Amino acid sequence: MGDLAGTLGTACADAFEAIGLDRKWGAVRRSDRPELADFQCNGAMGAAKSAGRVPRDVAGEVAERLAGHAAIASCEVAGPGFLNIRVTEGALTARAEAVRAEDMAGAEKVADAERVLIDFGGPNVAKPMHVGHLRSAVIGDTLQRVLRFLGDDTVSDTHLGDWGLQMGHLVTELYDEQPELIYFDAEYTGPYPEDPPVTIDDLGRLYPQASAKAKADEARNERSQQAVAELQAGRPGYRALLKHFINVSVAALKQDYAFLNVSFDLWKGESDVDHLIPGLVEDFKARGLAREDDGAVIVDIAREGENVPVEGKDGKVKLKNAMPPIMLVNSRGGTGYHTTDLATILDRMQMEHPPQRMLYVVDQRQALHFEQVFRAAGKAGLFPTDKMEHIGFGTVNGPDGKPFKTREGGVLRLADLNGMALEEAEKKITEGGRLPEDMGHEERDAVAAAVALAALRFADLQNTRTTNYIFDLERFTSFEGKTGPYLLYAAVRIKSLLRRAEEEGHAPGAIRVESEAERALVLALDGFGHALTGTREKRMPHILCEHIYNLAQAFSAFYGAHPIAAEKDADTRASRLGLCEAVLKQLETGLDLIGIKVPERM
RNA sequence: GCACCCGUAGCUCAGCUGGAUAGAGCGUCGCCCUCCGAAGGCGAAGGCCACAGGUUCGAAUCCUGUCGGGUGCGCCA
Repeated sequence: MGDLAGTLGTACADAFEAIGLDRKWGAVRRSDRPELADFQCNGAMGAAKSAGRVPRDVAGEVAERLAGHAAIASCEVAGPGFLNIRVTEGALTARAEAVRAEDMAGAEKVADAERVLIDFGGPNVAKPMHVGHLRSAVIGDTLQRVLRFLGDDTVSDTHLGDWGLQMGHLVTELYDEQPELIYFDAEYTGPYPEDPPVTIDDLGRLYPQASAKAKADEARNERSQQAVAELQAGRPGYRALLKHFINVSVAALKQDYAFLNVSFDLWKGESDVDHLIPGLVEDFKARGLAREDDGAVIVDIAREGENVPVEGKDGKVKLKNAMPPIMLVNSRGGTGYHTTDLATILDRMQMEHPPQRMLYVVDQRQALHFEQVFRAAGKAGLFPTDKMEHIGFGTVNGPDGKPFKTREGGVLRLADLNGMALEEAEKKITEGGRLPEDMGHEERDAVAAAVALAALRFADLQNTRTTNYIFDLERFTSFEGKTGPYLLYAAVRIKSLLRRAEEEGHAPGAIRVESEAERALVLALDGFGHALTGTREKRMPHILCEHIYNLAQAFSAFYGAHPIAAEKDADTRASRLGLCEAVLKQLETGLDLIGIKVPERM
């Protein structure tokens, strides 16, 4: 690692090793007592415990061995055995220059890069995206950006929900409205019109309509089931309709995703893998993994210690540590999403460069489903269970703490949410009255879009992935506090500062790290690589968000403490401008990794 | 019933592979623009880290239990 924490960690590990203790005790991190030290190592206490030695003695010996290190200004033992390390001005200067000069702004590629498939988004053809899709989109997209940045070979797939009963609902409901459409003529086999018979609004209306009817009326539901069966059997008119539905839907989805700066490598869907299902089921049977039960084909995936029968208080036998089997084929011969997900894995393994790991960025509530799919995939030899991860996330809640609903009680469409954010952003930048006077409408609109994007993405990503959060648009779009717009402001202010300096003929120069504010700023810059590897290892974008926010804050403090472009001394001014360049570089790189675009001015 | 997640400042949340004085933001109260963007900065008040035990030199963090909240559990995906 090129960062200071890594360099010092290696030095400490060497020191521990030299006195016969494990290298693992050498871990170094930023000090939580900044007035005492820049970095600390707490390993001496643990090491002493395991070796039966006195903690302060061990710490003292390590400190002695660190004394001559080029980057270390001082190393002291404190308390029961803490090592407090201060780094030299030269080391800080070198770090700042490195951040400014390096492509990765102070971070480095990982040594254990993999080919990773990231499955996220999961929009449905039948239904418009709603707030729930926001999280999968921005978390998945951020993970793909970070992993790719760190050297992993990523492939993202939106995994469109374009199969199953919902498609049957759409086909039959459209028939009820427009039975004269050529698609419904069983005798006709094509060609079919190129223009779609429905709009995105039609799709948004047809599905809930049909779904409601089917719930109340078994015969209506049966017709949808029948349509699915015919679709599956390849009925040309239905296939043609499916294609239209997908195209119309994808066009709308791409708009919503574009607003959120989210992109996918693949737009595959469940319908793309349907043809693999019969073979998949046969394979499970051939391996002796599947059995019939009540006319359905099921696969047991329970392990030792699961599904233990115990007698309940009421005398009935219940299962402790229940792990239900998965159903590959239901009693009517249909397949559910366990089967489609398994077929999708099969499909992915047929890619030219198959993934070594798969991440599924899907709502936490699907945890059991994925546990089941991963186990079944492992049993059938499709993919190793331990290389599949469910990256679950919490729900987006309304002010009442319950899943977000509109005032009318319905689900809020993602497109409407985006629109609300844009409107709020426009309001905020207008009220602020700080936009440059010469800014035209086009640029203004672009700024509003950037503010809305920053607000939404940062608000979502700064939360720990696994917990629920309360959606508060007013708070998210504010320029004050821990928000996306605040970060934008910080970055834009640096741009403005550098622009102004350039206009005045003041060029950035060699960086010298002297004041406390400068030291703190460079120490903040130093944490970038660690924040990124933490984000990658834990699949937790909020770690990166935290770093970016800390950096912006450290810069603001530095800005408040010193004149920069207005500094009289030429060398000092050049140094501070250089520091600005380093900060801007890392800030923009970091913001780009969480999918936020920085305007030139605002 | 079984399983998973969560209870930290008035509010929204970090910190959880054990370490020094538990941190941010909002809100509240002070201070700082004849000086680079104050959409900013500096400071203060505010906590039996749900509760009770246990392990440890040391627990918000690990273990057990209790209470409170959320979610899921073979024929919708």
